[in-house]
Amino acid sequence: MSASALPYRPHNHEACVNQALADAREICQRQNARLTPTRERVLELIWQSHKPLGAYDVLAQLTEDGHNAAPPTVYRALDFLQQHGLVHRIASLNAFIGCTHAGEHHTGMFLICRACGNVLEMTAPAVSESVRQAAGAENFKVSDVTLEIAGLCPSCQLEHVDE
Amino acid sequence: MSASALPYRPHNHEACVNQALADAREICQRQNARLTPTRERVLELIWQSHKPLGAYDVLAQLTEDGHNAAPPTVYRALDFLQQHGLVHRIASLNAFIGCTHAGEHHTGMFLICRACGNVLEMTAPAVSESVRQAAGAENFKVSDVTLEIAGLCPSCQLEHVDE
DNA sequence: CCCGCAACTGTTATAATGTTGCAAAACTTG
DNA sequence: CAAGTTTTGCAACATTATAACAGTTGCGGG
Ligand SMILES: [Zn+2]
Ligand SMILES: [Zn+2]
Ligand SMILES: [Zn+2]
Ligand SMILES: [Zn+2]
Repeated sequence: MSASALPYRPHNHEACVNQALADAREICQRQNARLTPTRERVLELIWQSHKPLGAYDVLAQLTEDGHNAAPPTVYRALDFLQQHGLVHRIASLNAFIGCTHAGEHHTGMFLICRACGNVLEMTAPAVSESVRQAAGAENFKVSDVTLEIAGLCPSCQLEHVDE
Repeated sequence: MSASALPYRPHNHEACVNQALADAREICQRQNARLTPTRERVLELIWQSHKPLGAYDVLAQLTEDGHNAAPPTVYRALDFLQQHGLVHRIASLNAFIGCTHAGEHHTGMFLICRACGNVLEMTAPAVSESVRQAAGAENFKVSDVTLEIAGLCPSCQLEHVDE
């Protein structure tokens, strides 16, 4: 599966999308899950960039497609995709982004650029470990970790010399 | 400032509230900020337990008080309280909770029990450090970290042997 | 004391995000 | 094909958050 192309660097993004869709098809097949046209289309829309997309943005684009969609259409597709580890929800933005580690067992950590809006999902075992440790110190049993980091990506730091 | 009483253990919670209010008054004074009656009341409501409270829950209670309040009243008070580090917003719950480290420079990390709803805010320098490190490895300039951990608190693990 | 500015509040309306419930349609399996 | 399951369409509704503007209050300088 894809060696991470950095979202905020120019790259052949069509390759990102194709890879993601191919991975998705394979994963769903393996899990006996039905990647229906609507679901696949929603995944494709989510992957149209490395910026998280709101549910209603997805809805608007489905409508442009001529698809007669209502909010539940989108939320159901997104639920499905989340369930199968194909997209993540970014709680601090109420938005969704394609998972760049689909299929792999991982805990997402997201670097969210406030200037360009791009998000990089990274896996950081050291972070996961220290989180687990800290929670363990309180005898807390972890089931889900939300780790979202807002700031400036390398590209945008050049322009925003202030702050 | 308060040595953390664990939220999910029985404790004299009135002391938590009083401490929080006293701290708030002092902090606002130092910062030349006006802790008006509405703001103080909202803070008190937020502190009524260690479970995060939604903005509209606060609103409902203000209304019970006889206060003729609308959503902006609450959101403005909450904005103020956040600005001055007196409450935190829990993004994964769309809810607010009193800060247990008001005044101290800290990065919050929240242990959210899915069973009892209580939230423990903890400071874990090791975690902050590893997050900073991981972000630094990508040349990302961190400005805000959202770290929310859902799971089971020690008390609730006893009952929920399953899962 | 009172004017004038700034901060705070009240009020109405509206935007943005997410859910429920039920019936019709599509697919799966025997 | 028939029965059962999953998925979709659709209408209504619930929850969370913001915009815009007018009124009020607190406070320092004439
Ligand atoms: Zn790409
Ligand atoms: Zn950027
Ligand atoms: Zn307490
Ligand atoms: Zn608990």
